[in-house]
Amino acid sequence: MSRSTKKDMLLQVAERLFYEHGFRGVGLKQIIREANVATMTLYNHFPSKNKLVEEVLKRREERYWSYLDSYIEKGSSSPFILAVEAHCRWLKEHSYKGDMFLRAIEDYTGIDDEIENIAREHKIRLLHYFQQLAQENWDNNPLDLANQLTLLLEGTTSMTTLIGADKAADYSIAMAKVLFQHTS
Amino acid sequence: MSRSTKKDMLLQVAERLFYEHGFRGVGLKQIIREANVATMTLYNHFPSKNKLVEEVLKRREERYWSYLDSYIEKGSSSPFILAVEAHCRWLKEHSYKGDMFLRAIEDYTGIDDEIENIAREHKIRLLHYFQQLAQENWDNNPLDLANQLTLLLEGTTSMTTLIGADKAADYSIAMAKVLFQHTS
DNA sequence: TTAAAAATAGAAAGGTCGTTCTATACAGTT
DNA sequence: AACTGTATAGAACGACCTTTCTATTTTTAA
Repeated sequence: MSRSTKKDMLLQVAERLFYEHGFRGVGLKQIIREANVATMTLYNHFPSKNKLVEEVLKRREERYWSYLDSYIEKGSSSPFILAVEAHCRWLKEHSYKGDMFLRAIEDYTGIDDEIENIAREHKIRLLHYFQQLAQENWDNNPLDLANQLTLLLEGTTSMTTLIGADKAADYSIAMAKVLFQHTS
Repeated sequence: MSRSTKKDMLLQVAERLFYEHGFRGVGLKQIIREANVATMTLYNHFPSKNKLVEEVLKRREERYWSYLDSYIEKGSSSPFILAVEAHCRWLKEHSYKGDMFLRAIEDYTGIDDEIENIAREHKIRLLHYFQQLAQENWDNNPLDLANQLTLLLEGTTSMTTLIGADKAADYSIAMAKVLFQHTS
């Protein structure tokens, strides 16, 4: 197996385990074992566990981002409804137990600034993206609308833990239609 | 200091630290030090760390519950708006970094069934409470309304981590008014 | 006042953690 | 064929974790 596929395997396994059991709940030993890799191979690619966490977050952000972006671009209905639909589909496919970035903020605030910043900046970028979306659709209060959309999406993610992604998606979309149907 | 106040002190300190740094992020050593208590005093009251976590959750649930309950009872506007207002005030006073019960579910699913159940049952009780609230107000779809309210509240809690409790509360209440103003 | 109960500080046990080290094996390139 | 870079397994390290133990002191109550 080549160098790059081993790094990929490590990132992939780490992301799954971190998401499933939390950053602190997973030891490097487990990651190494499940990725079929030696200890020094991990340390050859990542100087520390925290740097591994950083790269996992960056990779996950990229994936979420392109997912959301492409879904909204090719859709035809209101971009806010599309954003909610895209987020719900993401939840069904990749999340079922809370949000990894929020979790990173909670876990690493006061512990590791770099990780905290990566997670916070992801959320800020999302907010800005929604704000721009609102502006392009001639809404006169883009900041408020973006925050409300974010609140809805965060609520949907949390509800996934409680009632599952399918039901959470149904409620979320229903609420979005009430809240955002006045936008184009 | 009497026996019972020591136990109270332990629970109070543990709740604060667990909430601030997560269950796994806090060691018994820190709890013992900040509660000004000896190791064996803790183990005299709680047979293990996990049992301490359980009692912390039960105590927090009781407090949240009576907070919400009394706020809704004495209010005069729509009970759903009141529920959102009560939850927002709770967030301002006691939470600023996610929800302890959701966190417990994430952390202890597959690890400690008792803790997971306590946290899940709290959420279920809340849902039932909202459902009953909807029924009493002659709503024809109490389950849906309860779930949507819960989604809104969970979203508000998450947003607190991102933009603070005050702004999250503003958006939450604004959304609640759009969503639930049709109820009595 | 005296005996039982509870709290104390601190060490120790036994485990896991992240990280480093060692010594060996295997790949590709020249 | 020899060199270079990388992967390997696994031991070792020091730190920290939860839990237990010990031996001493303080509190409580008859």
